[in-house]
Amino acid sequence: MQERAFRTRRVIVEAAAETFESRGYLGASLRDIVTRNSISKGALYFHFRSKEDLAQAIVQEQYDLQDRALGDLRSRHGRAIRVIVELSWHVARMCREDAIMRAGIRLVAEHNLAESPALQPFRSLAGVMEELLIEARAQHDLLPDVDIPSAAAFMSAALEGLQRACVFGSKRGAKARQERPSCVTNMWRYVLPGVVTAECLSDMTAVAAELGREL
Amino acid sequence: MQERAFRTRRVIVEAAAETFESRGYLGASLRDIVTRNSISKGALYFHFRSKEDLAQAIVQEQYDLQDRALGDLRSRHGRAIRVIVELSWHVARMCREDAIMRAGIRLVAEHNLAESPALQPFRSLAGVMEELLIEARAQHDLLPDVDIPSAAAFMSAALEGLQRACVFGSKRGAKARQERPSCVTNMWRYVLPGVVTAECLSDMTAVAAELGREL
Amino acid sequence: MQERAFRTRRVIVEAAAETFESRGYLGASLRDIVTRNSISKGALYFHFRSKEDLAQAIVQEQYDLQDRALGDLRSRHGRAIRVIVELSWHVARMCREDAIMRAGIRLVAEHNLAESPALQPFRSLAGVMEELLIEARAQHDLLPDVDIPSAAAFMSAALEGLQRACVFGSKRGAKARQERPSCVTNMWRYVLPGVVTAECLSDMTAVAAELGREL
Amino acid sequence: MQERAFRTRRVIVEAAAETFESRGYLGASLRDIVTRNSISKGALYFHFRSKEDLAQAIVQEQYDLQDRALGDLRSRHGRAIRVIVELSWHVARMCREDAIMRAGIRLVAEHNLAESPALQPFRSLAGVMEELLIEARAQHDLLPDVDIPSAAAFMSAALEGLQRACVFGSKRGAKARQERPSCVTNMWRYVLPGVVTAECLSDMTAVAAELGREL
DNA sequence: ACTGCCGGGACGCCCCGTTGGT
DNA sequence: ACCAACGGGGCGTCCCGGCAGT
Repeated sequence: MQERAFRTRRVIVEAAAETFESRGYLGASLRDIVTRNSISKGALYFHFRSKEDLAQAIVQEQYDLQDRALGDLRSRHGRAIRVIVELSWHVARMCREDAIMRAGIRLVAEHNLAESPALQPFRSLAGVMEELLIEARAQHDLLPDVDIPSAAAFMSAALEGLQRACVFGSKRGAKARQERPSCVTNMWRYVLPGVVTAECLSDMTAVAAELGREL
Repeated sequence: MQERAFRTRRVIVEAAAETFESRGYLGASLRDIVTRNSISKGALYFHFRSKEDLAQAIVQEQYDLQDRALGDLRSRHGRAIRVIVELSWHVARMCREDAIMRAGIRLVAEHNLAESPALQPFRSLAGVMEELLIEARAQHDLLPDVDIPSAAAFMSAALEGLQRACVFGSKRGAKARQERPSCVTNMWRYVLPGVVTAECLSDMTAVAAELGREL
Repeated sequence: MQERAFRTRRVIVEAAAETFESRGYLGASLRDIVTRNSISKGALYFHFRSKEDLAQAIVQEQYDLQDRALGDLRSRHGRAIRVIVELSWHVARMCREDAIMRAGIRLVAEHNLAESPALQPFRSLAGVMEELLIEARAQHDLLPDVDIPSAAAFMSAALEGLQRACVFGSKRGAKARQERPSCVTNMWRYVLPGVVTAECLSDMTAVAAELGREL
Repeated sequence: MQERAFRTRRVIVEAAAETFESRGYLGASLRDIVTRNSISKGALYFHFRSKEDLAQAIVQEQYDLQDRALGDLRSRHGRAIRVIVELSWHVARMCREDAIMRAGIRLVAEHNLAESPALQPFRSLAGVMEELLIEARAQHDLLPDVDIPSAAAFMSAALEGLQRACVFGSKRGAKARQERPSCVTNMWRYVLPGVVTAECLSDMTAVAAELGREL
């Protein structure tokens, strides 16, 4: 019966994601989650030990999604700057399309301010950024006066802000998400000139054009 | 007896701000708020009709703070770009120093994702940005290919992100706030080159140096 | 300043009566009472030591009204049966016209079931009835097999029931009160034949006709 | 596991009935009800959505009890007058013996004066009375000058009054209930002569004697 | 093995009846 | 006569374990 159990678990996670996304961790009652897709309370507590546990599972899935995307991009592109830009696009797209992604973002945003166990929200993205920027410097793509730690901190925080703006930009998320598909593209348009060399910038503009985006 | 009532109200608002800041709206129980500074439940109920009302009062104070800062800067500086940059510094400093500011930020960040009445978080800042950018263009400080709406959207979202990062950057806010005092300065270092003319940039760098900051 | 104090007290009592009448003792909050006629809480607590005290004052007024009516009728009519019948008419009319009367009825009806101090609702009316029936027997108006205590108990309880039916007969009292002006008259039509002699009955019918009522 | 749930529900209803009976709707706190028989708040919340819901359930049971009694008597006795009299006895007995009956009476008495949804207290009894009186007239048991609607109104209100007197006759109901077991019998002694024919009256007296009652 | 009904306490917010300082 | 403040619950309801069934 593993197969059925697996499907049940999936249903629970998705129902929970939708509820957490719109109500937040504390605002989402298990009753809401359970009622939404005719799950039983028993089923929920069979698969997850607690509400906290359920939330962590969602965040874990979100992290896995991001990690997979990062790994994928790194294996396909040697140039670190390109990985950074495409990663941000990819994440932005997942934000628009995947409820679990959005739920995860909201959950970590709320949790770290409370006394949660160990879900570091910004740090992980900032860490990745830092690594990638170090590579980019080695590839001579960065302007000489860019300070890597501070640049990584800024970029990750700005991306977080954009994600949030993207996830719940206006009253009802769905409409807002359609309206601003290119908010991340906007970011790079204004930030890239202050960070990368002119040559790199024109290369990235070309890449963007290839992918149907305007930089 | 108005004077005492006024002081009591202040005490309540500040206690509430501290609690909302660290626990969020739903996570903060009125009991927490009341216990923190030996306020009585009755006093709270006398000054505020509900928890929601209390939260709105805090947000209102935060907005007033921002508006006052904006008005002040506009009256002192004619150059829109300078107002933008100094406003962001000012707000960042208030974030570090004023619990009400931080509480307000957190409250609007949480509320607009739920079905709250009418607290526009990003939009207001974005609106101000747009106005200032229009002025800046009239003052010939903007690069020709800057699209004002998208730039305003990006800048406001990024500032929001930085504020959030500033408010709950790590587990315990206090420490984190000390560690990254210049996160907003970082932002302008990388963004300004992509937005303003070279002349304006060097002017702003001079201003920053005057104020003891490095751009 | 006695005069103004007196008027204030009156306003309070009447506002309280309206509120108690429609919400009951526990259902009526002092805030309701106070808000209804722009009385201040301080004024209320100056004239009455507590909510209970306020309620008792209303009940006292109701009792005084009834006692006055009883004394008046006794002094005007020597025949006990007539006093009984006219008293019931009078009380019924006061129920329709005076909010304090209705409030008093509701308050004693509710209170004696809780652990209130000393407001006996039925007993007082039953006691009066018993006295009057004893007189009536002495005046040879009662049928021989009428047992005075049990008759008094029945009549007082029935009158209470009719009062209640009259006070809150239907959803909104006001309309209902208009609709059944003669509910008490109905009662005597069916009860009197079982209680008084044929001669007395015809006398009372004549009295009723004089007063414009039909028995 | 339905069986245990059923029993729990019963325990709750009975505990609630006892509390509502002695304290009234507003005076009875759920905590009182729960503490009385070591019920848990969760159990209560599982079976009833609210205090209001709980009260309605009790009233419903009371109505069912009355309806069942009425149906039973109608199926056993063809003569409408007999049904009326025996129904009143039966109801009076249930008042003495069944806490749910008493609680129900008190609850409807309190509620209809507030703005409750749809619990018609007097009307239902008045309606039944009217039907039965119509039958009685067809059976030639009624005196010719009896007006059925007004007689039904009076009888039902009087019975309500007696029930109330029976339920909370004095401070503590239990004692009072013992003292006046025959209050309803009293009623018919004085009312029947004004309503039914002499022949019918003597028949009913015989019936009462059979049942060990005196009319 | 897995699901679901039922039950268990713990607070949360609201608000209520009341009293001091003026 | 009153503004301001005080605690004490009330109801709702939430997050969660134990048993039954299948």
